[in-house]
Amino acid sequence: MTTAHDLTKNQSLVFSALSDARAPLSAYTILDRLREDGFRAPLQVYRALEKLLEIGLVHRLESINAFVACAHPQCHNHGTMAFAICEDCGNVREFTDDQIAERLADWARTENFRPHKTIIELRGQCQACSIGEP
Amino acid sequence: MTTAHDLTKNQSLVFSALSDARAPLSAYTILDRLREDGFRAPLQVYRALEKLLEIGLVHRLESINAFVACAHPQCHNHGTMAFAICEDCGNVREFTDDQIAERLADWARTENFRPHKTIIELRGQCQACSIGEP
DNA sequence: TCGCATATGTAATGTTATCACGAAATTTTA
DNA sequence: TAAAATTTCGTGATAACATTACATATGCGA
Repeated sequence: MTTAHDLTKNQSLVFSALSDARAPLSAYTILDRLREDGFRAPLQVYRALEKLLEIGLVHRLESINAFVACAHPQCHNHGTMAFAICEDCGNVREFTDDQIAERLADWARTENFRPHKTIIELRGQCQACSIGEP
Repeated sequence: MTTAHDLTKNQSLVFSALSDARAPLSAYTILDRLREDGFRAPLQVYRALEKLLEIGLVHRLESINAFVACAHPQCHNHGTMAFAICEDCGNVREFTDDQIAERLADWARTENFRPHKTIIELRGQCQACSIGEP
């Protein structure tokens, strides 16, 4: 018997690196941060990420080739998530919107498109970074 | 006096390559297809793409690092576009949904986030490719 | 024609991601 | 528990995507 998801050592290390970060990390940045933990090659990171993405503990931000720990790791929601990415400070806000998800699902149904994954990303400037820039 | 946008030679070549393709092309695929037109280096493609994206004649599909000619080049809509990308045949459907755009704008307003660009991409299987796979 | 902005050519380099192969660890099954 | 199957891991090489730096050319207004 185990908990919902037993992470291996590498998976735990990668997840911790992402949880500790205040902004998304690229795979190679993760690699650099885990060198002293014995990481030597990109594949060690990518393999761990693959699993973490599958579990839902981590999200990939497609528009910046980077990864973040899920903001709601308890209820690892495999539904449609949206991300607001600040291009100044790198901060990311994760949110959901059922109406948007439904509307996309409606479109897909009507067009007989079977979505496997939905990507919604807002690139812009967060509140903190827009202060003083009217 | 000129038309709305005079494209340079390189820009025209890149745009033609994308218009002729039945699926999105990567920058390096474009490069390969334009070798006999004198293209030698990635930057020639990337520079042309940069301009075409700015004008709105081309879209970048963030989740697959590829580019498509805009489906509505007349009214080059700089608003929020959505793309449904078939992972089997590569075909892409471009569409808009005002309600989704509004809802995202509402979220941004509420959170004081200033979006510069919005990415919506559905990855999945198109109707044609799902026939015979119940 | 001069000066400036834009466009181009090219090499080198930086960044992101995967392949191929074998070894080690873990789980399953008998 | 031992053998078999599965999953994970280590490592080097390579592929795929994108930018920097610098030199040259081209068009256009003063």
